[in-house]
Amino acid sequence: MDVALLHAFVQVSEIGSISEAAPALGYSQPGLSQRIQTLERRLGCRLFERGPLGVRLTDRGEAVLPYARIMIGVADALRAEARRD
Amino acid sequence: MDVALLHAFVQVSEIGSISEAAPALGYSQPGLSQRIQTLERRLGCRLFERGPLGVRLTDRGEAVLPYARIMIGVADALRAEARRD
DNA sequence: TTCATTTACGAATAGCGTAAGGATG
DNA sequence: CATCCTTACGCTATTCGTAAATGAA
Repeated sequence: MDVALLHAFVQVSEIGSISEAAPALGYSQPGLSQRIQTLERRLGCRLFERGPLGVRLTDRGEAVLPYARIMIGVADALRAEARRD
Repeated sequence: MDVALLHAFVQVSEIGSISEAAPALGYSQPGLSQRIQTLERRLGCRLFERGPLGVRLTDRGEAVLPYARIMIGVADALRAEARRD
């Protein structure tokens, strides 16, 4: 479970579009699409419904989202703790 | 920030030995040693003091440990949420 | 010498970008 | 046909195990 994948997930869910989120995350559009697929494969469930106007969270995606946000927050705190003087 | 790395970190800290923790995690001993080094490099701090009788947490390692445990717990909850019916 | 970790190195794997493909309005 | 997302493919970087090296008691 890589926090970078969760970060991509959260960003895409907020923007509602892979192609739009990609540059914001520093990825190419297909690269980000692959990342989302990797996350879905690892979790064993579909997080987004795809459409020609972007993506939308599935119910499962909605359920997972808050946990992803918590993971990102704790990861930040962990890193901060590691670098404290 | 990969939760698998944190899992290795916690396990090694509990067992107090890389060589002993390795089989429990399904890794070779050098493989686990490399994993710990990878985590330390990514966090930018040393987590263990190495000795000829095993390893011991540094102060920084002690500080990071509870966050690692939280990460693992939240990751489990996230996965459970993803697979719920 | 024994038991611990690290380093070296080669093979397999994963990650990412470019280019092409498919689908929908 | 314009705009999404996906697939294909190649290259690079990461990962992990085996073997050799290092260090301390």
